[in-house]
Amino acid sequence: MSPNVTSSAASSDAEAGQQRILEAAERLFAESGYDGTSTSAVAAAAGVSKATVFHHFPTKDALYLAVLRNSCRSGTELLAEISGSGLDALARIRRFASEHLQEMCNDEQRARLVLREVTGFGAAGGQAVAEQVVHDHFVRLVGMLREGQTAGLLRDDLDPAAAALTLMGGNLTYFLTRDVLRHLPGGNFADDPAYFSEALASIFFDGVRAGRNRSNE
Amino acid sequence: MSPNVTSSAASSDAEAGQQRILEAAERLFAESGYDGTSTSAVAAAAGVSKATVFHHFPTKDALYLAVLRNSCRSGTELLAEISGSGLDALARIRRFASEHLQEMCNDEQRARLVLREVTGFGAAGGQAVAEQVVHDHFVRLVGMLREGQTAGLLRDDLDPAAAALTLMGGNLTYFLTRDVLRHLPGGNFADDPAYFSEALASIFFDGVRAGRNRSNE
DNA sequence: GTCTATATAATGATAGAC
DNA sequence: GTCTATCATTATATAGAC
Repeated sequence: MSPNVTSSAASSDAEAGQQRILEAAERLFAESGYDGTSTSAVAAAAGVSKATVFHHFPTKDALYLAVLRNSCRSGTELLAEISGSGLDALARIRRFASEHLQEMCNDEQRARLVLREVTGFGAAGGQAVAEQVVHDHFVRLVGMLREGQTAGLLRDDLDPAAAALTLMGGNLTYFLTRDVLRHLPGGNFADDPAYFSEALASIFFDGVRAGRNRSNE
Repeated sequence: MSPNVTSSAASSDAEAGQQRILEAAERLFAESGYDGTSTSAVAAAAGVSKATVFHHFPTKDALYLAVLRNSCRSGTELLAEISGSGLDALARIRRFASEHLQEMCNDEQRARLVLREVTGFGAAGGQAVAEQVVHDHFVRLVGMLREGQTAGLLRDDLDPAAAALTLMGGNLTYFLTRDVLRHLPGGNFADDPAYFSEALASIFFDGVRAGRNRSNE
């Protein structure tokens, strides 16, 4: 149907099959994990035969890693430019945490795919691939925390890595436990990431202890 | 060999087989999850035949749930008495968080088993079973936070549920991401839970912001 | 590139001897 | 209660026609 197009979006139908397989696989792997997803299920969901799946990807492992790599790529892209704004370190940290959570909630599938590996609940050699995303976010956040320290905005007796883990941990746990959080008393904010972002930032910056004059905002 | 003993520890060898199967299954399910663990593997690890496994447990699901229930039971027991000490709310919260993390690190297998379900990376109907443990811990922690608020020790503009999730989130994320944390710059404390507990508590209570006279300790 | 048909191994689960 | 042997089903992966 389509003539020879050499653009990247080309091979119209050529790569269409592969793409449909990748999309179907992403959904299924995210939902049920590596072991819980069969190549037959992927084929059926993509509307192709099992043999077609194995034509595009030599093994199930290769398909999984292709899907995972794709999810990781989009994971790092989105947060890249946020670090580079005119805001001070504190505001950038706050914004980073908020966008990080929002990004996960906006693309649950990919986030779950990556986090499955990060938490050690994954399979295959996926952990190494997923580590890169975490590494990227972590280093970026630690950098901002260090900046805040040298600027005198943050406590200098603080371990930036531990602080980064605390902040990201809030986000990850909120995202991963939303389903059970809904059944918990007071967990009504399970569907309101922005609310939790505010609460988390408030605790992270000023602590829960009373008797201190909280500042801005 | 052993005569008729009616005590609970009895049936010497009778329940020995079942116990060996449960222990082997716990290890394997914790390592590889439900789908990643075959009944043959469980049988082999327990040193019995596959048929013996199915003699004690009607289905693989039943075996998994038995293992999970067992892990959940020990999960709730340990933290039960901590809430009831003469310490004030802040000290109890600090101690609760610290013991919670230590407990997970001391029995990684069971913690991973439960958390797999809590994070939605599990299988079968395990989530409902595991939710109880989280519910228990969560309610207990929220209660202590509320106490701290009425005692005037904690900010009263705080959402106790969000605060509880923040604190537990730090612990859960530390525990679940230790393997990748080790490869992260500054993540040397991946094998020092006590260190992270201190850092987390410090942030949780007093925040990371500078310019405030930090109090006790 | 896509299909039908198939090979081969492993899965969860059962039958029946001891 | 434990075993060997076996069932039906599903798994990943391949062969070869179109």
